[in-house]
Amino acid sequence: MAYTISEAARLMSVSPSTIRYYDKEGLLPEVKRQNGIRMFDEVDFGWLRLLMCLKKTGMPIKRIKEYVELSKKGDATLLERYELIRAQRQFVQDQIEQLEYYMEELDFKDWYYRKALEIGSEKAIDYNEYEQETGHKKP
Amino acid sequence: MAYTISEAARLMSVSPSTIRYYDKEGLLPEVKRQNGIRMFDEVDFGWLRLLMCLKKTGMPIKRIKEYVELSKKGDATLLERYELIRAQRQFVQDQIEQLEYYMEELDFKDWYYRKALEIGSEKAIDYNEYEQETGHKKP
DNA sequence: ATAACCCTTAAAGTATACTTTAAGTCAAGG
DNA sequence: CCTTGACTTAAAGTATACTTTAAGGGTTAT
Repeated sequence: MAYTISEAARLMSVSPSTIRYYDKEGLLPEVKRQNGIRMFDEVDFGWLRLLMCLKKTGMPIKRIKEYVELSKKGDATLLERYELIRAQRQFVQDQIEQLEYYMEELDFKDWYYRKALEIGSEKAIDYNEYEQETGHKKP
Repeated sequence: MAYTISEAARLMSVSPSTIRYYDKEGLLPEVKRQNGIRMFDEVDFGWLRLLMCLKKTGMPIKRIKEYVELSKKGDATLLERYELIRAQRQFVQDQIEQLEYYMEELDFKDWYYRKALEIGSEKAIDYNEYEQETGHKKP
């Protein structure tokens, strides 16, 4: 099955112009055309899914393009691509850890406002109660 | 203790001009000055830490400013601020889940390239082996 | 006192990632 | 036949978050 750009866009939850932009930037190798019109098949959706994965995990478009260029060169670049994926994996792990760290700060703020709303004011909050009540350290 | 902008910047791992930009945008209430020069005390560092937390968890500067404005209005805005923090907590949780989802895709790619390097080519990879070898589903 | 060095501002510049616009092509339906 | 609607391109525009530049001020060391 092959899809037009607007169908592909809908399936990937992005706009058609975004896909055109990705294509123009060389992030989508091998998009076939019928009468000049892009037709997206399963291979293209594979690329789109990987593209979204890398994008959503914070990889800049330039770097994704590097990965695509490496892929086009075939087996000679397997190690380079492996290392790029490993680096991205590490990057995602670091991001998750960072978010979990900041979540503690938001948990404290959550407690803080619950307490303030209970008392009716934030001026009289006793921070020591946070550790006592939640067992968590104040960040 | 009070610090100059470059000391504060070093302590927060940002550039002095970034802090000036935040100040100009109204993200730092109550920064005192000596002879026109900003002096950062513990209260300011509290704001800077919260600012970094919200920024690093993806809140746009405009929204952070809204939060700061609400804070300046005092106890009358406690509920609004509570809801803003709750929304950000949810947002962070969603982000973590999304990253964990994409991590599975990267785990598959990791396996894929290990396998390809082992065989010497990516052409002969049998995807069925992924589930057999790792116990994880192919994403 | 004069150079070094840190601070100040406003305004312009940069980077990234789209998004919109303008002008045009092509196939299908009334 | 011609209008409708989806596609095409190149180029310009937008949003966000800084970063850099230019011009200047005040304290300290030589």
